[in-house]
Amino acid sequence: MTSIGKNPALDTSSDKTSPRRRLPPAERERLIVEGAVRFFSQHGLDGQLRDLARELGITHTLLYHYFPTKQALIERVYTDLFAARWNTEWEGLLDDKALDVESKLTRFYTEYAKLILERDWVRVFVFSGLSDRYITDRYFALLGEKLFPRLVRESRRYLGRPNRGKPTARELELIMGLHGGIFYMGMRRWVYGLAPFDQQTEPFDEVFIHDRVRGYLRSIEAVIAQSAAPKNMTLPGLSTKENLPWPIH
Amino acid sequence: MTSIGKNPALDTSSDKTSPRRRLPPAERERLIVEGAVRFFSQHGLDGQLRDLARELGITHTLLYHYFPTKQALIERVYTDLFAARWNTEWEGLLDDKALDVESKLTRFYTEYAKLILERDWVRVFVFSGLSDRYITDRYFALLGEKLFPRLVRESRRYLGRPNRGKPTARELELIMGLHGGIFYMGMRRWVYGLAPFDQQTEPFDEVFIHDRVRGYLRSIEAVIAQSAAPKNMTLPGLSTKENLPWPIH
DNA sequence: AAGCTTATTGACCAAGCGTTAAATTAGCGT
DNA sequence: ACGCTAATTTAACGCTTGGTCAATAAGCTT
Repeated sequence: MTSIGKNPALDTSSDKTSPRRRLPPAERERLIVEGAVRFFSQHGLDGQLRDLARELGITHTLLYHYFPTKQALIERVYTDLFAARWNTEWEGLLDDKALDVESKLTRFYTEYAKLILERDWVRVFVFSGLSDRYITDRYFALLGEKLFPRLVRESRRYLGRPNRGKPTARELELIMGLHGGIFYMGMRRWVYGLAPFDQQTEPFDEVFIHDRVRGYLRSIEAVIAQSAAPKNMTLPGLSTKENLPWPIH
Repeated sequence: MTSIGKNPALDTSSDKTSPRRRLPPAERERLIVEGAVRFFSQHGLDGQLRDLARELGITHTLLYHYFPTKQALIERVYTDLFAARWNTEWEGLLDDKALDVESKLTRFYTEYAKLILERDWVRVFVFSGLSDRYITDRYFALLGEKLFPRLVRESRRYLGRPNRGKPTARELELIMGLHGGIFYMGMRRWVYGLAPFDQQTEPFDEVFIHDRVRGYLRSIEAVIAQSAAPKNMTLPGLSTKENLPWPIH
C-alpha cells in the first residue's frame, strides 16, 4: 500500500552501519514518542536528549525537527501515557447496582491494574511525583473525582450503611490502603526491581487482586463497622476534615 | 568550653553579607552532610553541587575539601540516613511470646513508621529505587532477613498454624500489602504531596497504623485461613516459589 | 602583635547540556 | 533519469556541570 511497506527501516534500532534513513514524518514521530516513553521511564525526565537520540539511532537535533523543545516532547509523553487512559466504562462498572461489591471491586482493580502496573506508567508517575508533580497532581484530581467517591459509596453499601456525609479520614485511609497496596505491587516490580518476571507473561495475578479486595472488605468490617476505635483519637494534619487530600463531592 | 561557644556562625544559613566563616572541620562537615540529606532528598541524587553549596552558604569547592568526590558525599548521605537505623530491639519485640500478635504488630509498625515515613527517608529511598537501587537492594535484603520472616511467623501464629515450610507467594503478597500500605502513607505525603500537615505535629497517626494492622489480620483470616482460593490459580513470574523476591530462612 | 595552620575562595578546565542554523541527501513525483 | 522537497545530519554557540589548584584570610598559639 503505502511506502512503509517497502521501507527497510522498520526495525526500531537496527545495525549501526545504517546510513541516513528517511522516514515519513508520522512514522518517525511515532518512533520518537515511543522511544521517549521508554527512555524517560528509565532515566527520568532529566534524561539527556543525546542519549535518547542515540537509542533511536538518530541525531539529537532531529528531535528538534519534530518537537520545538524538550519540554514539548515531555508533554507529549505525558499525554500519550496518562491522558485518555482512564476508561469511562469503569465508572459504569462501579455504578452497576446489579453487581455485588466484592465482584465489582475485583473486576475494576483487575482491569485498572493492567494500566497502573505497567512499567512505564509506574516509573514516569513516580518520577513526576518526585519532581514537579505535574502528572500526579492532575491524576489524583481525576481519581478524587471519578474513583474515590465511588469506592466510598460502595464500601458503605457493603457495610449496609447509607451513603451520607463526607467520608471520614478513617474511611479514606482504609481506601488508600487498598489503592496503595495495589500500586505498591508496581513499585516493587518497577522501582525496587524485587519481582522479576517475564515481560511476556501477565504483569500481575488476578488472584492477588482478589485477595486484596477481599482483605479490604474484611478490614472495613473490622475497623469501621464494629467501630472499635478509641474514643479520643487524634487526627492531626492529614485528617482534618477541612483539609482532605482530594476533593470529594 | 570549646571555641564553638563563641563562634558566631552557628545559624545554618545566615545573612548573605557574611564574610568568610571559618568553622571547625567537624562542625562544617556535619553541616554539609545535614544539608546534603535535605538537598538530595529534594532534588534527587543528580542535584548539582553548586546548588547545594549555595544553600549551605559556601562555595562548591569547599565540598571537595571534605569529600573527594560527589559520590563520596552521596555515600555518606546513604550511611547517615539508612545505616544503623534499624532498631534491633524491634526483633525482640516481634519475638516476644508474651505479646499477642495484634499488639506487637501495631507497636512495631507504630515505631517503624516514625522512621520510614520521614520526609528525607522516603524520598531518598524512592530516588534510589528509580536510579541504581543502591539503597533499596541493601535495605530489602535487610527486611528479608530481619522482618518478613517474623511477620510470616506471627501471621501463622495468629491463625493458629504451625510455622512450617516456606511462605507461599500468597502469604508474602498479603504481607507486602500491609507493609506497602503503610509505606504508601509516606509516598502520599512526601512524593505526591497529597497530605499537607504541619511538620511540627506527629508525622502519622497511630490509630491509622492500628487500623492497618487489624485490617491485615482480618485479611489473612478471610483469605488464607478460610482458603477460599480457586483451585487452579496461576502464579506466574513473581510467584514461582524458587524465585522469591527476597531470601527467606 | 606576630606567625602559622588550614579553612575557604576565585579562576579555570574539559566535558556535556539544550538549542539554533546551515549544509546534505534520501526518496518522491514527473 | 531528473529535480525538488524536506528529512536528516554536521557544525557551532552559550551555558552549566563535576572537578582541580593556587591564592587568600580566619582564628588559634605564642
